[in-house]
Amino acid sequence: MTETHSSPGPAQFPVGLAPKWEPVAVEAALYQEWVERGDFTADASSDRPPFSIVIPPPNVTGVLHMGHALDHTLMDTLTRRRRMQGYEALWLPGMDHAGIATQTVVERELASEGKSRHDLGREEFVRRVWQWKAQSGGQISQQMRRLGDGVDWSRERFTMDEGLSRAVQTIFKRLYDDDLIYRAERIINWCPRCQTALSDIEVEHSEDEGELVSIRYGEGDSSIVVATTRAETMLGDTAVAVHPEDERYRHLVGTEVELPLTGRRIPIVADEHVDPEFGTGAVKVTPSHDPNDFEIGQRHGLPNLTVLDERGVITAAGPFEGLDRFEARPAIVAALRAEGRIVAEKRPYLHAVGHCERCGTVVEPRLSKQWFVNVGPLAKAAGDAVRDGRTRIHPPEMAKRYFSWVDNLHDWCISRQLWWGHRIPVWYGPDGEMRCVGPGEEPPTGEGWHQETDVLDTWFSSALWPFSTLGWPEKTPDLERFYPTSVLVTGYDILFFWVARMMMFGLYAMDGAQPFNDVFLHGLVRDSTGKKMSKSKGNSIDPLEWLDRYGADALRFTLARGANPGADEAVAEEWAAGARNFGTKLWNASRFALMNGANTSTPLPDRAELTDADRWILDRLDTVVAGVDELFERFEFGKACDTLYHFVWDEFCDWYLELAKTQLNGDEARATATRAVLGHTLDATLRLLHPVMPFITEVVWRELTGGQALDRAAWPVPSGATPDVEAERRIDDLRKLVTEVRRFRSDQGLKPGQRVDARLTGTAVDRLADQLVAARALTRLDEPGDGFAPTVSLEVGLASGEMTVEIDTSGAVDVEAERKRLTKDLAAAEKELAGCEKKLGNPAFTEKAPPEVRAKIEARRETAEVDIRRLRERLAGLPG
RNA sequence: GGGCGCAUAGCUCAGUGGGAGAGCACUCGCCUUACAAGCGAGGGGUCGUAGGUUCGAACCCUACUGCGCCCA
Repeated sequence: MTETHSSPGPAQFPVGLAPKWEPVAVEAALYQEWVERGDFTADASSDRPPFSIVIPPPNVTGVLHMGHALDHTLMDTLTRRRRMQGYEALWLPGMDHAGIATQTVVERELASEGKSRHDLGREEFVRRVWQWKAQSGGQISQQMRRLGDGVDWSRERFTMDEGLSRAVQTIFKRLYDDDLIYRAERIINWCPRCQTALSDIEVEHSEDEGELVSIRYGEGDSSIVVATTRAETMLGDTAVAVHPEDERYRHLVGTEVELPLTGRRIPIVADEHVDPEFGTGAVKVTPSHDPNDFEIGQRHGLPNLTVLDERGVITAAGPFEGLDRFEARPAIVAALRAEGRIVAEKRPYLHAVGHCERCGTVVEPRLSKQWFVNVGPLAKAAGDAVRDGRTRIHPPEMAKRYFSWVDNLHDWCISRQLWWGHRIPVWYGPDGEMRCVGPGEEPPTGEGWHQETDVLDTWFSSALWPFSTLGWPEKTPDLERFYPTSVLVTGYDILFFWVARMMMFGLYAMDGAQPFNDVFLHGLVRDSTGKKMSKSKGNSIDPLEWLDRYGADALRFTLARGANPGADEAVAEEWAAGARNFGTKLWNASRFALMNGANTSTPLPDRAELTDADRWILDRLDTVVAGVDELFERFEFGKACDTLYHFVWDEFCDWYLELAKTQLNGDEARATATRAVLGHTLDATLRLLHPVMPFITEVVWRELTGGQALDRAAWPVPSGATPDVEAERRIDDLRKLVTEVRRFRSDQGLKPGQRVDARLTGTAVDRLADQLVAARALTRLDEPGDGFAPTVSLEVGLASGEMTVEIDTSGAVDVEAERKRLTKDLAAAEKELAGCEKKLGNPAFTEKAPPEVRAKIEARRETAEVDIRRLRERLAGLPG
């Protein structure tokens, strides 16, 4: 496939790269090649150290969004790096069955045919869902290929597949037998649209506008006023409650009042839970439709009266029967008003309202029989694993959220009134028996036995993911080898939904072995102004569009470069274009290097035979290799990418390649050495960039090395050479000299391409003798010819000494521009000097500051003094 | 109400005790033989406010203001 980018035929040096890098033309085929060669397939029997990541399973209904793209880029980067480091690296892909979402999709499809799931029946409906999955589900797995995800497709799993279903049944049975799963009648969160129970964390609270209505119950002296935001539930009231210490109502406690509109008489009870400060200090008690009221009801032995059905429709007999809860509310208030019972109304009234996380419908607290996980011991273990440091959470501030959640956890409602999902393996007998059936066991047969109709929360099966995907409950080689997984990478927004639950179940199922050693929680991807992306705001960016326009490497680099631990990241199209430009830069630099014979087959010459520029770039490379490695190790993706970006662009391209040009024009030995340094530096750089930008680096690397698989090549390590600080200083001087001359030329209005004669003098000339050819080339200054007549001059202070550059501009001299420049530089130098002198003149500073700081300030003072003297002389010497 | 976090250039963000940085945007000059998706040069910030600690604070402490998130 590199053929498409290679010009055929033998050449003395490879000259293979096309003039332009066109990612979309190459990516798919290259990815296919990696997969077919088995580069991503882990071998459980190898003797390499294991490294494993399980993917946060995307929904089977899902398509790739920016959050996935970020998450996957980071996981792929970690995995590819470990693979290069010689680990047996497994990144295991898969999807979850997304109970509510998937059922909704298929029901919608049925609705368009005029049918409901009940028309089909359970078995046929489930068959239909599988059919839907085969045809339209899992689009994301194709999109992951476009991103370049190096996952082991041979191990792809789905939460509803046979093995994982067996894992679900196994752990359910085990938890049931350990009394960690139970069935009970409780107030749960009910979504009237999805028609199912939800767990506490599937409810999103928001401050919504509602109304606060004060209603008078009873008559005369014995009447009492209650305030409520849910007037419609008054039909189900079975008491009024006040605080026991509340003097206002003490005389009423124990009496009864008549509940308006119903004629029922209900007691007034005293309960500590009531807040005397809220409203009138008296609250209506509706045990069937409010969790707090339910508890008050339990304490006082009140009856539970259900007045709303599963659709949120009034069931209480009477004029309101059949009204939806939101229609019933004004109707009931109107009826009460007609009776003169409305004492006060506050509208709008802001209060917290729970919404279904999936569909946004207002959640209805509902009394019903559900299945729960008794989380006590599980949550304790999950907290301890992090407290003990067996699992490390990054960034560490997130651990506080984790603890506050697992340490204050309510039992988890796991039953869902859906058809798509793992059906609860419990059978009910004719005489009220209940039997939990484990895998391989025969369910009870006979008259009156039937299976529970509810299925389990999707997160229940997701919580098993790190071990169910590896074959649990069987003791498979994969499980032996890859559990605990090395690191879990996901957004902090699903810390509770998923991470904490995996901890609970992993520790339980695996005899106390944690599911992962590290948890890396990244931020959320936001739009260019930092707002959360959402469909309703219309500010979502489709990563597939960026893949089309800029290629996978650019998308990945954009997201990885913006990933700073603990922070969300904003992205915009310009960012992606910048990343694409970086790829282009790397491509062009590589093309130049290859055209000039860069190679990795020539060994690097001894350092003594290298130039300052060679030693400088190699030393810088060593620093970058060590730095980038360390940054990746600490999940500092953004900084690692930034380091590479600046090394490639600002050092390798802007300076080394330019210096290499003069070296390549030198004698054959110099040219050969330069080709080796170019090749070596490029080689290591490509390896470092490969985990983040796998495609372009692979293509270039093959041209450079003739190798076949950068994804299996070794991760670079520092050479161990002692850095040549003198060479670095001279190169720094060279860079400063060149920049100063360019600045001067720019000020003087000399065109960049215009060659002028110049004479170099000063103490630095001899010390930088080896750099002067390059310096002249980079500044387009020629050796002075006959009749050289300098018209302007420039003095540059360098670490190696001073350099005076006298230039023949052939007449035109812009004195004012130079005066302006010198004045500005002088002001800066004077400010610097003043700052240094202030410090050094302060006895407290000279006594207390560390010697190295003092020495540094003294050196700065000296530099400033020299600069000031030089600048003043120059200014004085200007004509006019 | 409890907890966590953030406030640095026009925008998005690094920087966590000792010379204010990057990317993008902006200005000027360039088709300079790898690259105009580029090259060269440049402008731009009382580091949210007020105190405190320190020889020295963008950085540490306190309060305040504003914003965001999580939980109740």
